[in-house]
Amino acid sequence: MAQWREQCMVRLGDARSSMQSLVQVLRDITGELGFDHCSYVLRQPLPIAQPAVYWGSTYPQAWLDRYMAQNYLERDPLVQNALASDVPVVWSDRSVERLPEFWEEARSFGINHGWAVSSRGRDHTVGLLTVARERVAVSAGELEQSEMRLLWLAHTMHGVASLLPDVAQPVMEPLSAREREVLLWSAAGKTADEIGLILAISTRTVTFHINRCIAKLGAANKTEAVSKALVLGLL
Amino acid sequence: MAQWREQCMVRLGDARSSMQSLVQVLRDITGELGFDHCSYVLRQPLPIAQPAVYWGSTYPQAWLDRYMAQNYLERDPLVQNALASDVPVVWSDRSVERLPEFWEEARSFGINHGWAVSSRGRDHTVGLLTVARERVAVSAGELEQSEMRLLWLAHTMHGVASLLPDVAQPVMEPLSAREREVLLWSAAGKTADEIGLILAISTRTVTFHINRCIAKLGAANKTEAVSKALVLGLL
DNA sequence: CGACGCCCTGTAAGAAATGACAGTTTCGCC
DNA sequence: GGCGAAACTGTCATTTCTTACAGGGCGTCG
Repeated sequence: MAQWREQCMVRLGDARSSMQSLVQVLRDITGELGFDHCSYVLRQPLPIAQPAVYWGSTYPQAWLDRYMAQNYLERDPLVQNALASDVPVVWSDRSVERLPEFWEEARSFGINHGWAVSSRGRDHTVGLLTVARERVAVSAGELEQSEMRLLWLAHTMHGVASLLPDVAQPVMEPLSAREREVLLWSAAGKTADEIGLILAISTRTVTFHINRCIAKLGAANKTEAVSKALVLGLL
Repeated sequence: MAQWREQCMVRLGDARSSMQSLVQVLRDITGELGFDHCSYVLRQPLPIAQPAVYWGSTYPQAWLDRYMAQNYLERDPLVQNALASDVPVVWSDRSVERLPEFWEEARSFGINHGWAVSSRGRDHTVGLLTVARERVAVSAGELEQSEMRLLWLAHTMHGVASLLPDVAQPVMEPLSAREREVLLWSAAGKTADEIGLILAISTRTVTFHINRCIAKLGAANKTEAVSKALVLGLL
């Protein structure tokens, strides 16, 4: 196992130029675990209303075309699960659940059995590793055998993919201690008056700090400033 | 390895009555991996200004007393790292870094070498598993050998601990689709007027939905409603 | 069909936030 | 001692939010 982990790190390190090259390596690694295809999706929390999504995949091109055409990225039950839960999902050709047409289409491209593992990062990015194959469902024994490796792979991919040039978040001027404090109480629903009482400063000074936060974070108002600070982990 | 994972799940499942009993099991498991002590900390995102923290530990009582007396929970570099990063930390008696008095005190209680692994959950809870021992630093070989197990343990503990009766989050009435939509645009910094234009509804209706969000989330105003919805993953 | 939930809309008054003006004080650093 | 960053304070006009009032339309489900 030791060598396996080491080798994975080296192989991924060599491919850290683009998401697609990383996914190619991932396909080789998961191929050795018995899967035909794999994909990796990384979702950033900003912009808040339309989060940025980066992905790479070795699924059949025809399926990918169909996937994009149907806008499945926003409806895919596996992606939904990754956003809502942390429990890995194993599916087989019997699965129907929500969105049956999605599963049916996937099967028509030979994607019958698979496994999805998600991970969460410091800055609230969410990563999703999926692997799939045409034949042979994932057995309980295989689950035992591979769960930790896939979890580790998902976790490691998350770290590597976050360093990709395209994916790196824009740097922003850091908040001062006071600014963070004032913004934190704002996030907790306190008004400028109340925060002034809590921190024993004038209302005017509270709004002054809040305005600096708004400027530094490139926000339109206090609400957006709080949102950005929260998802960036600044509070 | 398969048996190990299976056994861990059974042992943790038997102890799911309290954090302390879970940590006792965790100590047995990590003891077999060569460590003397372990602790687990779970931090919830709410309330925003003073997040709730749950923890269990098998470190010496004298050290725990000292730890609480010094309010190290809010200054401990390992906790700080867990909140800011996802990279496991291995430390030894040579480590000094920040807060040297903390490390020095820890050493005086026989906590010389250790390992800390953090994890993040769906609802933005952060978990931190630490293991430590008096003698023998963590070698590269041991790192290779145990990293995946500790990562899996941290991830699994996170799931089990989240189900503890004390830890479970209060249920709240779910937001309707429209409410979520309006709150999302608010989080993105749009005013009620702008959201009305975006969604082709009147300004009045926008504020109506926002008010429902505020009521459902038990918030004092829009800013807190957005904060809560964000950290609870409702957006 | 009636109850219920969700979505929608209006008016109006008071509270809070925003933006632009113009400063003083404190502290560490060179 | 000068210099810069951060914290701090003030007033004023305008915009936005919050809260309270009162109500209609639509679809589902029992």
